[in-house]
Amino acid sequence: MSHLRREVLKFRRTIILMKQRLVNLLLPLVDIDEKRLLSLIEIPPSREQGDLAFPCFQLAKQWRKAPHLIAQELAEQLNPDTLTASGFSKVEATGPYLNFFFERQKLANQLLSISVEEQLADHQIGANQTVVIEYSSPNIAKHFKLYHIRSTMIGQALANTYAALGYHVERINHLGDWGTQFGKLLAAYFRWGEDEKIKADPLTELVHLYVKFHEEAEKNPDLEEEGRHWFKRLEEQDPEATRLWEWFKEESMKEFEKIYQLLGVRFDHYLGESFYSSKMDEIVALLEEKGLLKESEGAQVVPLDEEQLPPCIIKKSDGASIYATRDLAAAIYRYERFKPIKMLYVVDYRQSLHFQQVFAVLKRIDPIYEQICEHIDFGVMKIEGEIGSTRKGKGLLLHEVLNEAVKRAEQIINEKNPQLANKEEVAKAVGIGAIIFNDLKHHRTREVNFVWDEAFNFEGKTGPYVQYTHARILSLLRRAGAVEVSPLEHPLYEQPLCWEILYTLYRYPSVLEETVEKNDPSQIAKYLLDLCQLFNRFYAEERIIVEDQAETQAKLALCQHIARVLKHGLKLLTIEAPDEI
RNA sequence: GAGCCCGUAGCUUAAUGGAUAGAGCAGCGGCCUCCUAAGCCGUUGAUGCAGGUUCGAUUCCUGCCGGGCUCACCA
Repeated sequence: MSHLRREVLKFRRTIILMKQRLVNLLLPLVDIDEKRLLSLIEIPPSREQGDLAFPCFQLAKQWRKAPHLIAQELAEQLNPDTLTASGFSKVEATGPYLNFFFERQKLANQLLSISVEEQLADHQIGANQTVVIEYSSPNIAKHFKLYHIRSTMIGQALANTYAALGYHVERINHLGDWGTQFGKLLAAYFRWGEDEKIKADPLTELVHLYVKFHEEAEKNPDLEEEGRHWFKRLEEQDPEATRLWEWFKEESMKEFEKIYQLLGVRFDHYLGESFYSSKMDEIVALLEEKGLLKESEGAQVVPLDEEQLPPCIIKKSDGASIYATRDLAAAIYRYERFKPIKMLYVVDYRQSLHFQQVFAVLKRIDPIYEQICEHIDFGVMKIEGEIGSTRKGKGLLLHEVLNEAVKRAEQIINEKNPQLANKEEVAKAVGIGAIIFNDLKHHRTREVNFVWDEAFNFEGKTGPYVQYTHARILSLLRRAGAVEVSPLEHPLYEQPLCWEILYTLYRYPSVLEETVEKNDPSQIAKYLLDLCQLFNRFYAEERIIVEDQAETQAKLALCQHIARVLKHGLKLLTIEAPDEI
């Protein structure tokens, strides 16, 4: 093993490895167990203070001594040679904190000489583990609405991030293609449907029929019964009902595919609810065998008194299945087929009670489900403050919003960079990127209020800002003509702003780890914004291409790495990073 | 009524119980004879209310006020 290679390994694993090193240094000096000690290590608010910190408050209590005195004592006790051997240049006591500094030049050199993928290669926490993620899951016979973007993009970004950390990922689109709603649609079709109109504009006409059904049902309650009846016939594989259902599904898929293509979203499996319709009897038999099923008001239910939840309905009084039954079948199917360590459901928070019930039933079938099932709930999307209802046929269409965003991007390009070669392509990347980023930058559980002017804003904390920063760096690299940027140690890297950037780059893998820990892609979005802001400040303060060759190299190596991380991060969010914008 | 979630600046928001509560938008004032001004710098401005736990609370607990969601044959 070469000297350089060993040095690379010394730092590669990012902050997490360095924290462990720090713990090893402190362990002989304090009487705190290793795990606890590790959890106490924190990152100081500014790099001026240090790169890692150990707060001495806990010890103060134990030792009955002022924390700032303890920090001073510990600083003196730490051997400088041992520090150096662990990659630290010095330690300082600042008030009650013991602050550690990395060997910055060396670390910088080593970090910049590896690619993002190499850095992540040491961080494959998911190797040999499978994660199943269910997301997007639109209902057929309805348009793909703007609010569907939440489940779709959160799920896709999570899938990408899990994959980047070495997990094997199964992406499932749990299409809403079964249930009483299709009975209602069939009932409406037989009453008012016209094939010509449906052929002309399938989804619009089907939604029209569905809305009409609900309007009429308010006046004539018998219609509800008619809808349930048609669903029952569909479940019994009535040929006419099945033929129509297949037709409606096919037309829906055509539209969904167009949207997914635009967004860059893909799935490993399209396993809609209908896929499990044949497994209903199995589920009922299984629950019966376990003695979980009870009759209540004519329906078959699993009581969940222990969890203080309402009972979970398995079979309706007319014998038809219900969505909980299909979710049970889906969970069992997924577990048996993929043997995952996690099964995630990216569905908005209004369904949290439903998932609590389903998970509680699964737990009774096999306790393993409690460990692996997780509802990744997210806040619903409001449009200009309002929540749309599909039953009334409201809500913005996603493809209309995307088209508008691309149009806006085109205008801005014509204004700011009219010479750009592939305007159309870039406008698409920027417009759609703006919409996706605007959604993903919000913390998962927050409600997102879609406001046109904010979503189409291309300045500040936006996707285009990140894309712009990326393009700016590539422009620098082109101008310098430096394709091969060779790594070197340089005092520049110790300057506060440069070091802050390097430290941020060094943290990247831990940001991905946090993203999958919290199942929250906004961690990546926020990180990218921070990185951009740092770079843009650097760019404003310093000339990158200068007389001094070594300095130019040092700066370009830094810039190049920033660009790579930006591109990598955007890709995880399913956003393109054009070379020029 | 019960359960769950949320109240941070005019607006949108950040902060594993820790150091000076960090940004963006909007406003005001600066910065392109020089590498993409979709940028940068400066400036005004915030933890709903009352208690409690703690060396330390935006964060944890209790109550109140305000908002959202859900509560058996829809998904």
